[in-house]
Amino acid sequence: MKLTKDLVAASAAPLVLTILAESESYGYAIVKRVDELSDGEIAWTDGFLYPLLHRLEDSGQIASRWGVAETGRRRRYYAITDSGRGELAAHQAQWRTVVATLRTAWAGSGAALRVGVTSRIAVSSRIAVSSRVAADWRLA
Amino acid sequence: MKLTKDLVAASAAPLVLTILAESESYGYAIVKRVDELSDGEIAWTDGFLYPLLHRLEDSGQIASRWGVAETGRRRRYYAITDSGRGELAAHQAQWRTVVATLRTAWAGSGAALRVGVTSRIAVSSRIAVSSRVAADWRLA
DNA sequence: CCTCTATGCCTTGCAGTTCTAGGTATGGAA
DNA sequence: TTCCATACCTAGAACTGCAAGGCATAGAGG
Repeated sequence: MKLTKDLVAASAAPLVLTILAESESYGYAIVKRVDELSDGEIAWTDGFLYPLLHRLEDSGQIASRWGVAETGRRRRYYAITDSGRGELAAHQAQWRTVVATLRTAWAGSGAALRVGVTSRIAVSSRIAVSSRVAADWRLA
Repeated sequence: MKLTKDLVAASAAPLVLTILAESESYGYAIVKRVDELSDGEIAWTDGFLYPLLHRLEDSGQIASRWGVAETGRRRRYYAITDSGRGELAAHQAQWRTVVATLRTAWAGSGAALRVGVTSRIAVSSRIAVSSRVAADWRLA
């Protein structure tokens, strides 16, 4: 699926900060990680990521150090800063706001997708409880 | 809360299409509706909306007609087209993809927010089943 | 030893977009 | 008469993003 560039742009910084909040990482690996997390749907080029990393570093949200991989290659490792953690929290709040708005708007009618997980616990030999946690996305 | 312009840009077209999918509307009212839907968090200026409407019309996703309100004012009413409905569905699929990715990434640890609804049904005088449908947002 | 692939990092320029700041007009209320 | 809310529109300065290029090397396979 082709994603609009606006959506890619909007999710870029939050994704990078999230990945670096997990653990220190470097450019090439971040691209791979995003590919993984998105199941191949979000495909960044390195030419997209590097300038973003530089911008985030310039604004103090992440910090870098040069290192050498076990393989002998040189890598620039990035780590999130406290300021970056704050920004990440702000991004999350903003996404919640916008997603809540879209969800409200889309709550019109006609279910488009339901994603969920069902679990089942036997209370006794004759009675079981089935629980489902689900998110509904509806078409207007 | 201040929203990043990327996030505003990414949600703009989907929001307009969604609103017009509900019913025909016009510029001024769309701005108000977005304010309403977002609980005041998404504040568009008219200078932001009009060019967007023109772009959507140019690309055939919406169509306009001039009309006169009960109040006597002239208004340009917009309606969604079939092509627009298709685009809207595409936007929804894209948002699902990106939101799913972010949710996966944020599923690390430390619950940040849980929103949900709980319902309870008595199966008999001694047994009740409580169900909860919830969405979890976690900080990494 | 040579070549190819994967890994790894970086920058520039110009085509494109975008929002700020401005303009126009009018119904109704004070 | 004035002011506010309603209602629409656009020019162009300012920004920006990304395609395309460049550089370097480890390891595999021949």
